[in-house]
Amino acid sequence: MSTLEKPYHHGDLRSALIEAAETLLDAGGEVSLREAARMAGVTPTAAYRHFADKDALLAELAVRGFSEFGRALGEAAARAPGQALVALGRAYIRFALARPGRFRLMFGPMLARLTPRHPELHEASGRAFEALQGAAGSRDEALRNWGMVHGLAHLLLDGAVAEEDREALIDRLIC
Amino acid sequence: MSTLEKPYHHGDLRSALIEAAETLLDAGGEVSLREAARMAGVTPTAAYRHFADKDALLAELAVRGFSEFGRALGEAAARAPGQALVALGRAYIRFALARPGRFRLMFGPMLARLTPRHPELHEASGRAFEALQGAAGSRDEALRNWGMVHGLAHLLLDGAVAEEDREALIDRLIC
DNA sequence: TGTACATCAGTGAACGCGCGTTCACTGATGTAC
DNA sequence: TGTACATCAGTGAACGCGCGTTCACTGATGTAC
Repeated sequence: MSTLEKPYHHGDLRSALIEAAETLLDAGGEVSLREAARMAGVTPTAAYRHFADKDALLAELAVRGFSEFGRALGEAAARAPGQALVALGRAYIRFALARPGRFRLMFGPMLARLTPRHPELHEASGRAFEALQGAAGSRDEALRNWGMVHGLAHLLLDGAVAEEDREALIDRLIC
Repeated sequence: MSTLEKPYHHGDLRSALIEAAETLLDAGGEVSLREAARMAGVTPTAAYRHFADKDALLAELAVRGFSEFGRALGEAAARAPGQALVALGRAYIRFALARPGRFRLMFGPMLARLTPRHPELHEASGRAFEALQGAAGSRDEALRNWGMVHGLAHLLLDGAVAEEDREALIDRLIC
């Protein structure tokens, strides 16, 4: 595979690296800076022009993940004014199934590792978590709902619950 | 650190490796065969006397995890005959918090990777999952309950829900 | 309009690391006669 | 009871791998005069 002479113009490499890393992430493997660079057709060193280190890339992925997540949830709630909570729950699980790697990065152990050194991520996750904790009447009820959709997402993602028709299951359980 | 001349008698190394790996697992890091061997005071090669490869060690950890998990749940249910479902749910979350690494191994993506080549694990996980799916009245209701405790366990484990008193939270939410 | 020069995004080689795994081996244990 | 020998759990050195990261560098871009 040969690198084009000038594959990226004016900061496009940054986006290309992010896109490559997102592909890697949702393909279920580990994200590696070298592999992302490879996919972008560029030397590993080049990535350091755009990110301080690997964690900076991951933090960026997580921030973008939260923003996409927030948008998806907002749209779902807007589309079903009468039953926002149900729409939110379903959208939550659908996001996890559609973007498994991002979901794991955003809600998994990596978050706690990344968060102290990346304020934008701290802020993005904090906003999302607060919104989710306040989504139902009482905080406890919100936590129960959040727990349920979060757990179902994980169980489906990890194959603990085998289901032929996931969409139907989601619609049936979240109602 | 010096190795004792004869640190293990008659198959004890196997147990020592498992114990070391479990420690590693619940300490939150990756399990490495080399590190487990190091902790057991033995050369990496020695592990191959007792396990075909690293996956075999992991599969054994998962099988043991399911057995400990099953025991904990059974005891909890027996201790509270009137409200078995509540006791089960609380025990589920407590297990996850007490044995985070094992919990992640048992319910995470590793399971699907390990399961095809390790029939005992397939059987152990299958039994556990069936029990959990049948724990409530209807299958759907059981899935909702399972999802909720599974999700709350993950949210607490990953620090998404910050709570000073986790025990109180568990008792309050699962009732 | 043309030339000198600073900027800056990339290259290529190299580093040290820990990993899983293989190999030929050694030395103690326990059995057969 | 003592000796020959097979078994077997461990050692030590080595392999190839992919990783994150650093370094000195090159060559194109764009600006100042």
